[in-house]
Amino acid sequence: MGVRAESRERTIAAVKRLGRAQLAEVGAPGLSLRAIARDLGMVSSAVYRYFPSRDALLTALIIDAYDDLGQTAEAADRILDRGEPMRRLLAIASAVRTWALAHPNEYALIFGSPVPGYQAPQDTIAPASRVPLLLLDVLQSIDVRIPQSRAFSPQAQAAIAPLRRDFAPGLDPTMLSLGYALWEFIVGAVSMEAFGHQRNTIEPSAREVFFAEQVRSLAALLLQAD
Amino acid sequence: MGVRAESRERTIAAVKRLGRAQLAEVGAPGLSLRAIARDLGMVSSAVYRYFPSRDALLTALIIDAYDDLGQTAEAADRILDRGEPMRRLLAIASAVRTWALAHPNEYALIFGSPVPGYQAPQDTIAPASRVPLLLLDVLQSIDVRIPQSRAFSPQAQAAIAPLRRDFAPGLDPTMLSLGYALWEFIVGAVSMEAFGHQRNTIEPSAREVFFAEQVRSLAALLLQAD
DNA sequence: TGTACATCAGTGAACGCGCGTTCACTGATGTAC
DNA sequence: TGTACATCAGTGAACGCGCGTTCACTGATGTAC
Repeated sequence: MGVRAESRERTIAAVKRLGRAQLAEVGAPGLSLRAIARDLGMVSSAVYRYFPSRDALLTALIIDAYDDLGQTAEAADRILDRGEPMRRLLAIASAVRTWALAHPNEYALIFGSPVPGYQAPQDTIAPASRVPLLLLDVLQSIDVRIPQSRAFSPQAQAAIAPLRRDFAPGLDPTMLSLGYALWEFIVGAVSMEAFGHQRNTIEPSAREVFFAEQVRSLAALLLQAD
Repeated sequence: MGVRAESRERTIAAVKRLGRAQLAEVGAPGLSLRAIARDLGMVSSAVYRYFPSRDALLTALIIDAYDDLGQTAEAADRILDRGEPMRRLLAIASAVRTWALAHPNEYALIFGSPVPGYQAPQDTIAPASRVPLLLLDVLQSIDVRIPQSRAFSPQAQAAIAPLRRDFAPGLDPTMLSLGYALWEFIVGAVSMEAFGHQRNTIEPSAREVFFAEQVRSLAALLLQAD
C-alpha cells in the first residue's frame, strides 16, 4: 500500500474515531460532519473526500459497532474452547453486557431508537447477525430434548420458520424459540442497564452477578429436560 | 374553570399533540418548538407561554407516554378481575407490546436511546413505575414457593435489595429477580420488534402468538414449584 | 533517471436552511370594587 | 351594573448559533513512459 493510501486509511480512521467521540457527547442525531472537520483541523468540505454523506458515516459507525460487539462475543466464547453450552451462553451474554456498558453510545446506535429518516443498508445485516449466529451455534450443540409438554404451538413455531429455514434447519423449533427469547432478554436487560432504567432500582455493584444468574435461570429452560 | 383556563388547556393539549406527531416524523432529537408553533399558526415565541423550554415539553411528553402505557396495562389487567397470575402476566405483557407497536415513537422516547443532554426530572419516576408495580402486584399474588435449588445467590439477591425494601418487603428475592427478568425480557422483545430488529427474521403475522408463548415459557419459571 | 500527465487532498466561499430563546410591545380578557 | 386595573395570549424582531452539501480552485503526490 502506497503512502497516499496509508494516509487515506489513517484519515478515515480518524474521522470514525471523532465520530464515535461525538456519539458519546451528542448522540447519533447530533453527529455532525462539520464538527468532525473542525476537530480534524480541516475545512468542512474536506470530509467529503472520505465519506460521501453524513448517512454514509453513520452506516460505517453502525457496521463497526456490530463488528466490534460480535468480535468481542466471539472471543469470549472462543476462550472456553468447546465449553459446555451453559458456560458458553454465560460468557456470550456477559461479553455483550460488558461491551455495551463500555460503549454505551455505540450500543445505543445499534440497539436504541432508530435514527429517524435513516434507513440501514444491506451491508449492516451480516455484522448484525454475528452474536445471534453465535448463540445459534450454542443452541445447536445442546443435546437435550425439550419435552413435548413445553413445546411451542405450531402457530408460534411459524414465527421463526424463516430464521430456522435459513440458519438452523435441523434445530427443534421450541429450542430456537427459547433461545431467541434468551437473546431478547439479553438485549432488554442490557438496554435497561445502559439506558439508565436501573437507577434507584438495582444496586450497581451487584448488577453483574445479578445479570449472570438471570441468564442462568433462563438458559435452564434450554438445558433441563425435566 | 373559566373560559381562558379552558382555552389554555386546549392549547397545551394541541402543543403536545403536535409534539407527538413530530416525534413520529423526526424523533425526539428533532422535536422543535418552532415547528410546533408553525403548525399551530403561531409565532414561535408564543409557545413559551405554555412550555418554558423544549426540555419541559419533552418531559411532559415522556410523562404522558409512561402514563398512557401504564394505564393501558392496568386496564388490561383489570378486565381479568382477580385473574390467575399467568393470565395476568400474559395480559400485561401483551398490552405493553400492543401499545408499543401502536405508538412506536412514544415507546422509543421512554425505552429507546437516552436523549443526549436531557436529564429526566423526578416527576417521571412515578409514571415510569406503573407497569413494574403492576407486575410486582402479580408476583405478590403467587403462592408458589420456588425451590431452594433454583434460588439466587446472596450476592445476586443483594442487587434487588433496594427494590425489595421499598416495594415488596415480604417477597421471595428469587421470585422478584425472576419477575424482573421477565420485565427485562418484555422490554427487550418489544424493543427489538418496535425498532425493526425482527425484519427478515420473525414472521410478522405470527409475532403476537410467538411473543405470548415466550412470555408463558419464562413466566413458568415463576409458577412451577417442580 | 527524468519528465508529462493524471489523480487526489484540502481550501474557501457560498447556498439555503433550521434552531432555542429573549424582549418590548399590543390588545383582549378577566377581576375587584 | 359599571369602571379601573391587572393578567394573559400572542406578535414581531432580533441574537447568535449550527447544519449538510456543492463547486471551482490550488498545489502536492503518484504513475506511465
